[in-house]
Order: sequence, then C-alpha cells, then structure tokens
Amino acid sequence: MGRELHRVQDGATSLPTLADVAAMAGVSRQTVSNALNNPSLLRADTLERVRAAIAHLGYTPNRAARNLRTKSSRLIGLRLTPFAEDTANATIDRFVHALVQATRAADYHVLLFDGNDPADPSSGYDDLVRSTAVDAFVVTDTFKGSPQAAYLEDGGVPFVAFGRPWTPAALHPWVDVDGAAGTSAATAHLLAQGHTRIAWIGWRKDSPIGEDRRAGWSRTMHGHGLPTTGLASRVEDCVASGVEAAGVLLDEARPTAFVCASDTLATGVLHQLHARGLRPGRDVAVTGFDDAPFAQLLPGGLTSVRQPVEEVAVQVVDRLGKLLTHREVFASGTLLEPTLVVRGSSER
Amino acid sequence: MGRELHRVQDGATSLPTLADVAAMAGVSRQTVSNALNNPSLLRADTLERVRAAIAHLGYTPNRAARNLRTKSSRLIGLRLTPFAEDTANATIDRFVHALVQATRAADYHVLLFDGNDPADPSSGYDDLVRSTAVDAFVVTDTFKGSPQAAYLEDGGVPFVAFGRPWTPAALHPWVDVDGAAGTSAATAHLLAQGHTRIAWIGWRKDSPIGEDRRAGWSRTMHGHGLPTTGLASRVEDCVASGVEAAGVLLDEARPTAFVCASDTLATGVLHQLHARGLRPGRDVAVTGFDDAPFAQLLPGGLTSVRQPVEEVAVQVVDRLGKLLTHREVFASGTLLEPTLVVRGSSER
DNA sequence: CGCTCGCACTAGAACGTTCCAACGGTACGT
DNA sequence: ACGTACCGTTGGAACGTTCTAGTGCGAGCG
Repeated sequence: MGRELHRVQDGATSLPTLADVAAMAGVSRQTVSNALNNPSLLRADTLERVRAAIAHLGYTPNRAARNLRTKSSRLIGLRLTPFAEDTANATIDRFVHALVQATRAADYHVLLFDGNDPADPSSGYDDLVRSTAVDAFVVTDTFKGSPQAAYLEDGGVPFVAFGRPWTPAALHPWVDVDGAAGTSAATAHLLAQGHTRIAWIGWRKDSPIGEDRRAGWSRTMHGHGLPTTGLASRVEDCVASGVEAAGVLLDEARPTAFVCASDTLATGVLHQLHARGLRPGRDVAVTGFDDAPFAQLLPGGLTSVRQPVEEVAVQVVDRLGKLLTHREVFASGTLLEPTLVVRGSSER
Repeated sequence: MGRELHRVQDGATSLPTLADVAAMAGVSRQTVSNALNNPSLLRADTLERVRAAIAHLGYTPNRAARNLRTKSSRLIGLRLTPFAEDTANATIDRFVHALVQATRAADYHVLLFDGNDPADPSSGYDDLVRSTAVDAFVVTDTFKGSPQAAYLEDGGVPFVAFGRPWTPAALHPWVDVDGAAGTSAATAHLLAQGHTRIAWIGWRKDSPIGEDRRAGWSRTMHGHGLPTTGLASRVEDCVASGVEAAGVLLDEARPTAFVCASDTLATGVLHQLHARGLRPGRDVAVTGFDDAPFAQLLPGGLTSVRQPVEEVAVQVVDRLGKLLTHREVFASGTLLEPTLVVRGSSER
C-alpha cells in the first residue's frame, strides 16, 4: 500500500513529486519540503496531514533536484586501486565494507572510482568534485609520498585521510592506527613467551608506515635492554622477500622469533620455516600485521596485529560530517589502537 | 593551466557553467551542450571555439543538473553485505574491484550501499531507485532464494545479476560462472593424477550453487565409470565443518582426494590432514573453489577453481548499458568458464 | 488603540542542465 | 521563381527541489 508508482495516462510510470504531495495535503511545496527537512517548523496537525500524503503517494525526494539546489550530493568518493593478488592485504576491502556501514548512519553513500593511473594523482578526483558528483573524499593511500593529499589540499577539496600525513606541512583531518603500538604489543607478547632474540622483517626505509611499525619493535626491545643489531631486515612487501629475509636472518642471527610488518612477509617466514622443517610457534614464533582472513585459516593460525577498521570508518565519517557542515578545516588527527590477535604461530 | 577555479567577488569559489562557456565562445548554451554530447552537430570551427572556451575555463558539466534533466545518474548500485571474517570468500571483493574498472570504461560509477538487513530485500534498493540516486543495480546474492531479484523484477527496476536465476520464472539478464565446469575440471585433473577415490565436500542441498558444483564432480566421476556412493558430504560453509567432514570421509570411505565447493571447506580438509600428519598433495590431494588470496599463500599452495570476475564485470556492465539504452528487457544470460589453478595441494 | 513581534505558511526565483520548437540561410528539385 | 528540405544554431521551457523574501494573523505591550 502506498508503494505503487503513480501512473500517467500513456501507461508509462512516473514518480510523485513535491507538488503532488502538496496538492494532496492542501499546502505549498515549501511546506512539504519543511515537513521533510525541518519538521519542527510545522504545526502538529499540518505535519500529520503532509506525512499522510507522503505515505499515501509513496513519495521519495528526488536526489538530483535536491543535489542541484543544495550543491551537495551526500556521496563520499573512494578511490579503489586494482585488486592486489599476490599480497595478503585485505585491509582495504575490510575498510570498504566498514565505510559502507558507517556512512549509512550519516545518510551518506560511498561512490567508488578507479585508481588505475597512479601517475596522475588528480585523475578521477578532479572531475568528480568539479562535477559535484561527490561532496568529499576518503583518501587511503597517503603512504606513497601522498601526492593526492597535497593535490586535494591545494584545490580546497574536502577530504579525510585514513593514514597520517607523513609530510610535515599537511593540514587535513586524518584517522590512523598506531602501527608502532601494534608491533610493540607483538614484541612484548613474544618477550613474555620467553623469546629474547626477536628479529624484524619490514619494508624499505622510504615507507613511513614501515618505519613506524619498526619503531614499535625496536623501542620495546631496547626497553627490555635487548639489542637489535643485526636482527632487522628491510625488503619488498612480497612472499618471496619474506622467505629470503627469514633465511638470511636464521643463518646469520639465529632469532627464535620474527615480528613482521605485514601478513605477507609473515607468510614468507612461515614458508621458510616449513622448508627447514621448523614448526611455527614451537620452534620459531612469528607475528604478522593486518590480520588478513588467511591468518586465522592457516593450520595453527598466524598471530597478527588487527587494525580496527570499523572504528576507523566511523571516525572518518564523523570527521567528514563535521568538515562538510561546519566548513572548518582543522587539521586534527586521531590515532587508534590496534589489537594483537594471538594464534598458534606464536605460542608453544 | 585552465584548471583554476573561477573566483567571484567575495572570495568564495564557484565553478564555471554552461552559460559562462557560451558567453566566452559567443554561442548559445545549447550549442555548448551539443559540443559535449553531440559534437557532430556543430560546424568544425564552432566546435573548436567552444572547446577552447571549455579548456580555458576548466569547465566540467554539473552532474546534478544533468541528472535532473535526463533522469539518470550514471550510477550503478551494489549492495555490500558486512565483511565475512570466518570464510575465505574474497570473490565479492575481487568483483567490486573489477566492477569499478569495468564501469569506468562505460562512464558509470559504482555506488555502494548497505545490506545489513537481509530480512527486507527491498531495504535500500527501493529508496535509491525512487530517488533517482542510481540507474540500475548489480545483484550478487541471487543464491538464497533471491528475494531481491523477484522484488526488483516486480518493481520494474533495471538490474543485472551476477549469478543465474535459480527460480524458473525469472526474466532478467544475468552473467554467471559455470561452477559445474570448474569442479569437473578439478575432478578431471585429479583423475589424471591417478586418483580414483575422489570425495566431495559441498554445501547443503538447498543451495543451487552448491548442487551445481557438485554436479560437475559427480558427472565427471560417472563419466569415468567411477562410483560416488558414500563419497559425498554436505555441510555448512565453514572451516570446522570441513574438518569434520574430511575426518568422517577419511575414516569411512578412504578417499585419496577431495574436491571442495569452497576454499573455506578445502581449508578444513587441510587442517584435518595436518592433524593426521598427512601431507597435502603427496598423501591426499585437495582442491578448493574461488581461489582466495590465501590459496596461493599457503605453504605449497591450494589448487582452486578461479572465477573470471573481471570478465563477469565487463559482461555485467555491457548488459547494463544495453538495458539502460534500449530499454529492452531480454532475459538472456551468459555462462563463463572458470579456470583451474593447479598448486601443490593436488600434485605429488 | 496602534505598534511590533513571532508563528505558520506561501509565492516566486534560482540551481545548471537538456528538451523542444523554431529560426535564418543555403541548396535543391520542379 | 517558388516550395521544400536540411543544416547549424538559438531562446525559452522544463526537470524537482530549496532559498529568499515575504504574507496574514494573533498575541503582547506601551
């Protein structure tokens, strides 16, 4: 009832408009508009009448018209890069799901666009915002020197970053996860298990995220009076690199545990252990980062640092809302704590 | 150059409109509109002049206004259910990435919305289409009796399904992957490896997708004159079920190989083998379905059937385009072939 | 009583685009 | 020479909403 489409004479279907509702309720269009957007302005009986008409006609406001008039689309843009097959990184996918959930509560929707051309950071962003297709962006790839962030800041485009601004002069809101705290928790966990020679396998030095995560390990080691010299390796983020780095470290430094900057690298370590007949957890402990789905699916399981992406998404949307309503650009950030999920790869 | 925003007197920024371009080029608004949408209507020199003005002003058409006038948004809606942690299923995520790529070429964008309330199939869909927020939908979850598909068909909402219509009377375009062909290939591969006692672990009988995949296995077994009695198990799609089913089958039917309806179930089998000290590939072969990222990350690797989601996305968008331009609703479908990715879990 | 104030509501304009009907001009056929 | 057709272009209307400036009316106050 009331959900039927309004039929016009030639059999084609068309949707009811504000004017239709207004006519039925015996009020002006503006009053109907107010009933939807500022109900408190109406007298109780009028509101009731308008609402009855809306329900009876099955009226839904036309987004295009509303967008045109208000110059906003209630759409948040997110650039999605092609699926990375060879890494275990599912964080972006978890984040997409979480963002969809979080935006719903704020009556926003997520618009995905293509990030195929990393050479041109403005590609995609520019057209979308200039055509009023989206109100703002969520930027997730601030790590690679973040050309997007700088570009968007220059253009005055509203956005919130998932990831800290690693350039000093950046002035935008951001939400991030404390990677150092995560690796620190992993290291402390291994220390509690009795390990003292704990190695690090991370990314190359030009990755600020990698250096952050590394800092958690080294800080905690030093905090316990343990040396880190010769126990660290910095490689590409792929399984093969993890295998190789683990091999070198096992031969030269004889660690009894590995803290890794990613699940992908941790997977490489597990492969190396497998090849040498060493048992994960019992002989050598391993921890990863990101808690990819397969971390819990591996036989025994992989201990990993889990990012609270749901909370990140909620915070991002919250900041986005403030940014878009108050029009204040305040460059504050929030740092969230990850949690360590302990599984078989780090317990005897 | 030409990418600056047009500044108005009070310092606020506003974007150039068709009228601005028309004034600069010395033509009417309609001519500028034609220059963008029907360039062939213009004389060469006029077109040149208009294009120069567009470039100089950095003009981008306003989507909201265009959407309002044309009653279309060039947005495709996709309902995204919450992230499933405990299964290995990354197919939906791969598909999202692929769809973003595919829609780009057709100048569409993907709008994600929430699928939190499975009880009400119309939840979300209805508002989006009635408010002209999206032109059409891609429906991915046709498997559970697909209430969405029926609802959308009744409402005359354009959509294309990723997945066959399992109800006989369905009349909508669809694209799907031939699951039976995939399990058939897996079974044939195991037969070629010398296995004859090949077990099946699949889903409960009420899943048409599961029955389809199962048919590929049984068809191929029978085609080689091999019995299937006692070699099949139907369980929930989770790791624990896979472990249990593999245990029961190993005890009672003594298979030397397992074909599974999902990577999740295959993972369960691997766990069972691990617990019994049996080596995947050498002692007992295992194949999965969906080629989740961890299939290639596992030590040795998991042989799996890979769905060509990129091709699915392209086909879906193609059909969507036809549906939206020609307005013809022809209920034809396309069945694509999956490929078997052979890894260590099925080779000695 | 007259004035102001606030309440509930209204009429018209505006947002920026595309659709529609029509324009003047040239080329063609009869 | 005249009607017809087409080409390139134009001005005005329309899409459905919200913004702006107001209207009528009753209450409060000197």
